[in-house]
Amino acid sequence: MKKSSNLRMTRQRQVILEELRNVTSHPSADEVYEMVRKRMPRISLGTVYRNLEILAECGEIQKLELGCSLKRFDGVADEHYHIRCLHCDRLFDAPPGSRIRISHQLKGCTDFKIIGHRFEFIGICSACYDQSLS
Amino acid sequence: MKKSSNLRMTRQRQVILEELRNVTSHPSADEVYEMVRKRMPRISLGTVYRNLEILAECGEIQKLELGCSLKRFDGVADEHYHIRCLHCDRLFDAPPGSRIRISHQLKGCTDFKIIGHRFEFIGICSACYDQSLS
DNA sequence: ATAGATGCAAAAGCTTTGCACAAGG
DNA sequence: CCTTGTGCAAAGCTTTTGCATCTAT
Repeated sequence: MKKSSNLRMTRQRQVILEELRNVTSHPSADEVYEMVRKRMPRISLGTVYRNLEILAECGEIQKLELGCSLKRFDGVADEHYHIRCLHCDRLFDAPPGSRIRISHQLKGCTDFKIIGHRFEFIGICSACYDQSLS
Repeated sequence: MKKSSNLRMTRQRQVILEELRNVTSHPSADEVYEMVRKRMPRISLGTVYRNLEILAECGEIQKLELGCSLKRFDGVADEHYHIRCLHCDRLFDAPPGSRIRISHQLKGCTDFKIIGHRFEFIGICSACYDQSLS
């Protein structure tokens, strides 16, 4: 755990983290549940949700909320870009060199057929920023 | 309607489109429902969902699926970037000059406190591409 | 010992869908 | 006319939550 807190490393949390680190498929919460269930048949879906949230919060994993309604999780916490297949909806890691570049610059770096991209800035608006000071 | 099809311009569809074009707030489906309901009290939520889907499909509006679980819609169909407030979750249009630039280059263009960004390529993977040819 | 975590089940969103009726072209 | 769209309600899915019990520290 990077963030200091009163978190406990329970067996459930440990197994969720291990399973997530063992794959590169960016599973959804339910898929993580299925993976973990093979090792801990009695784990509950609620526990998986709670732990994914906690692990993402303390920086152990990454929560991906791009481009589809159900969230997906990445065992690697470092920021890196992704490519989603429009057809099968699977999420892949983009080639390392693709950072800070835009779609057309990706040609030749991947066998993906690039259609476009989505980009979103994350920040705090002035209204909320001012509000947080008072 | 840009895409040729057997679509009809019903009053419901018309009003949904008008309401969406009258705001820049990127409302969710439910918010569109509330807006439209003021003019058509008997419209159903299902109709709103169906029409938003259809209007996005034929290019009249834009469906935004970035960074949060519920989808939001934009009356302007042209691609442009957005800034979401981490605090209030509202979605704003990014300044025009921000395109193709990355976060740190946005400094001075906006009073948003930029924390980071999300970027996703959209495409078709080779497996699906091959499959679509057979 | 005790705050934090779990399992279970119920509830709470958001979204989709089946169906009979209505209405646009 | 005849196909597409609508309203209503029910169902579907993902996610959250309340609570009694359990457990890591």
